[in-house]
Amino acid sequence: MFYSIGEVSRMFNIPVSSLRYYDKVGLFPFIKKTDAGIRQFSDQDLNTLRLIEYLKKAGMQLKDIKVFMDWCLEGDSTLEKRLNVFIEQEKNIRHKIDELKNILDLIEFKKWYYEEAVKDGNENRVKNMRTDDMPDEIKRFYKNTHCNFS
Amino acid sequence: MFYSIGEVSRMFNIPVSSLRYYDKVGLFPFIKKTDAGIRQFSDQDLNTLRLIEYLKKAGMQLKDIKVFMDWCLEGDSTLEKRLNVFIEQEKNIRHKIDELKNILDLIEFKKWYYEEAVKDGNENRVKNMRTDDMPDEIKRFYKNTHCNFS
DNA sequence: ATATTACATAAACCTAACTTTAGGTCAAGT
DNA sequence: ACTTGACCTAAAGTTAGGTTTATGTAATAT
Repeated sequence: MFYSIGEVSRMFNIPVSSLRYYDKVGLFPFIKKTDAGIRQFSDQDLNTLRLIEYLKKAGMQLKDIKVFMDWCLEGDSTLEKRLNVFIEQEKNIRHKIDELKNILDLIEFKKWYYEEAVKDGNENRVKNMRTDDMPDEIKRFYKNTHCNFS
Repeated sequence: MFYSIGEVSRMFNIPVSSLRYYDKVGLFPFIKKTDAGIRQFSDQDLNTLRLIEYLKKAGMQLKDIKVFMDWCLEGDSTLEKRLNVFIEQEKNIRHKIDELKNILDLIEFKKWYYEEAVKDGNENRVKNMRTDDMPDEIKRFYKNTHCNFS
């Protein structure tokens, strides 16, 4: 079963131009072409595309995805390198999640701050509020990022 | 109390060139300069920089940070817009966290997969293993991203 | 006096990941 | 016969977020 580039584009919601670009940088090493040069995506190629999407979401660059794929093609001698890719990825992603959770605290605080300000029609009260006077769940989140830009 | 661009660079571990770039795109609207044109960062400017770092980590682009700052300078008429920025940000960040957690599952699977393969010296056994034969904590994570590129 | 160091600007350069454009092939429908 | 639509390539253009380079000034150290 083969799929045209347009079909794949619709299935994955990825622009045709991006698919061609991925192919150009070597991310579809197995893709078949008709004599007229038309790409024919196999199920294998779709799985490759799924992997690309995953690794991109993980924050990997296309060239690193390419390197990983080349290692896969090289065979068992690269198994440890490939393991290390995922060990590193895990660290990176855990770190990113922690960072985002932290930022979420700030965002919660800002949301509370602006909800109060919108209620009042101005920032005066909330800007000068002491931590003690803030609701408990906000106190927890309080971050001293106050400057001219609230 | 004022800080030179070099001091700020060391304090925040941000290249001098980046600080100049942030200034260039308007992210330090209050910064003072000596008659000779030397930037003098005040504590207010450092707080602004802290905010920039936070919003960047949240995934905001510099131009959007600039827009937000401009709204802050415009006064109370922009309170709702500013609230909306953070409401949107919260959605974005929660979505990103969910996505990353999902990817973490795949990464856990891949790590297990390659640990087994490295033990064996090849992928044969693990590549053909049925889900039933995988350890329970891995079964949970199992994602069908198998293709030529494991 | 001169060399070094820290600062300045303007403009060119860089990378990633695409997108757009220009020009061409080819099969299907009218 | 011809138009339309889907595909192709190569090359240029785009955007974000910087960095680098060239050139210059000003205070400090030797």
